[in-house]
Amino acid sequence: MEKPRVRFAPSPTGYLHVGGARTALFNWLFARQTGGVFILRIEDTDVDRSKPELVEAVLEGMRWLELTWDEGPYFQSQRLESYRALAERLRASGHAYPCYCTPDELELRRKEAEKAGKPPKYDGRCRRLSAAEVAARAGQPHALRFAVPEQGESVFEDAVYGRMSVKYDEIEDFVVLRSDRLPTYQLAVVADDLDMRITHVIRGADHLINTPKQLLIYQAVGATPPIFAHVPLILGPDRTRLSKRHGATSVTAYRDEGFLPEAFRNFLALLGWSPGDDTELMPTEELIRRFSLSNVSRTNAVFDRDKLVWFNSEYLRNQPLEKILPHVEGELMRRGLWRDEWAGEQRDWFARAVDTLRPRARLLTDFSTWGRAFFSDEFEYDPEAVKKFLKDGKLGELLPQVRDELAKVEPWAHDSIERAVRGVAERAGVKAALLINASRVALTGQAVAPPLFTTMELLGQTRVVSRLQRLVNSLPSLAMSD
RNA sequence: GGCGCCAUGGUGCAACGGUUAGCACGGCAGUCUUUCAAGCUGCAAAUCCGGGUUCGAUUCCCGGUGGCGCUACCA
Repeated sequence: MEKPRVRFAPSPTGYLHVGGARTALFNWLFARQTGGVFILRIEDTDVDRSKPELVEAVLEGMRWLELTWDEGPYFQSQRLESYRALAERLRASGHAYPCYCTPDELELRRKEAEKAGKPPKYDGRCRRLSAAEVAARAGQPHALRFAVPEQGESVFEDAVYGRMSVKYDEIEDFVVLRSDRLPTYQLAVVADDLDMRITHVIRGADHLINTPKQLLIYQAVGATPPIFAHVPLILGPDRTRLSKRHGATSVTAYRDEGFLPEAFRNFLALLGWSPGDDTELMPTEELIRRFSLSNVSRTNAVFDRDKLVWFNSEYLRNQPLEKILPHVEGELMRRGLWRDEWAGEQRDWFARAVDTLRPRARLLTDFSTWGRAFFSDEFEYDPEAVKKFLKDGKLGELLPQVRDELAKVEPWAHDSIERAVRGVAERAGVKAALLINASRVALTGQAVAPPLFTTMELLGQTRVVSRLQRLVNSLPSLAMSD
């Protein structure tokens, strides 16, 4: 059997959004599973809305998601001859005819039809033009319309939706070539899919209704159409199609918010597809192995950010440490917290720090915000933490004791540190938690952090002592600012 | 409006004629504990409505309702 050839064909009218990314992912999974070819094609024939700089934005999203393509990107804007050739073929064979109606006229007629309660379908007036009339108008600007059969229906088998049928009289004579000689989507996709020998068209269900039109073109030129597989749409929480109104929809925004590409792929894959059982956490290799068109759902799916966050935290804490280290490094670099020695002689320390932090992290950004004190000496005391753990008046005299005891600890290791802190508490007759909680604020500025003695061991004696000193110094002003 | 598609807890998915309707996220409670997560235990929560077909319907058929999509010289 011939290797499958699939494509993802975004139009650069915006960034790579979640819906497009999911479509790209399905195509990619299918290609990788079958050993097929994944092609990237940019549909930029709409000169008004397509922006060259947005092509780069789309590619950036693809790269972040690690959806590597095997061919392309091809640009429709560079393939105009092919579309015109196909259009000419349709005209020569009588499958398409020139239409001299102007967009303004059409717009007007549509409005009138609507007002009269009639379907706003093209009335086919130019289709009835005689050969003489057409000859007389030669040279006048015109579009080319496809002559849709008046009788019968289009029937096709969708790999997801099953048998589909649409009556031809529901389909108007659609434009294939605009009067500016640029192709419409319907013509361009067919020409491209034919030229690129696409075997499976996996795309959003919003194209389900376009399929009969495209099938008509395949039939007109006597070509075998690809297999169509339409995938359900992704909706926002309000159940309308996911769009900018719902907040972040470009995939790069999710990157910036601290999501891991692999977690994002896993989450995305489960939007409209399931392996057929209850498995949810599937690394990409497993996704590739288990993906199947027949298990794609026909129901639109609502994008659930909480679930995405859950996937991310799962990946953050359960993936092999080496796999997430580069991501944390990237995050720290973006925030200006990165230090080169962490890639060199202090690599082990860096790995330990990340490993200590990650059980509580949900997003990569947590490492530079909530976990900042692990990577920088400059951090603030979270007011909430101050309020929660620094209220006790005894701290003013106990914290210096903790500082002094810790300064004497030898060797500097988890257990000896713990003995020192608990010792102070015992002698003072207070709960160890009082000192532990206060020290946590001193060391991290946070009310929530990894286990204290592990944190201390990691930060090192010098830093721990000086941070305790720093808190002792600011205790009076912190108490006042309440 | 017309046409098409869809319909299982709040959300994502299972169950593809026979289960006490399952799993996960989220929620709630308990447990653990050095804060907070995680983990563990438990709880609440669903087959849109009405007709058929069948010994038996979440599942098949029809109707209704609802949602979404399409209805461009956009893609």
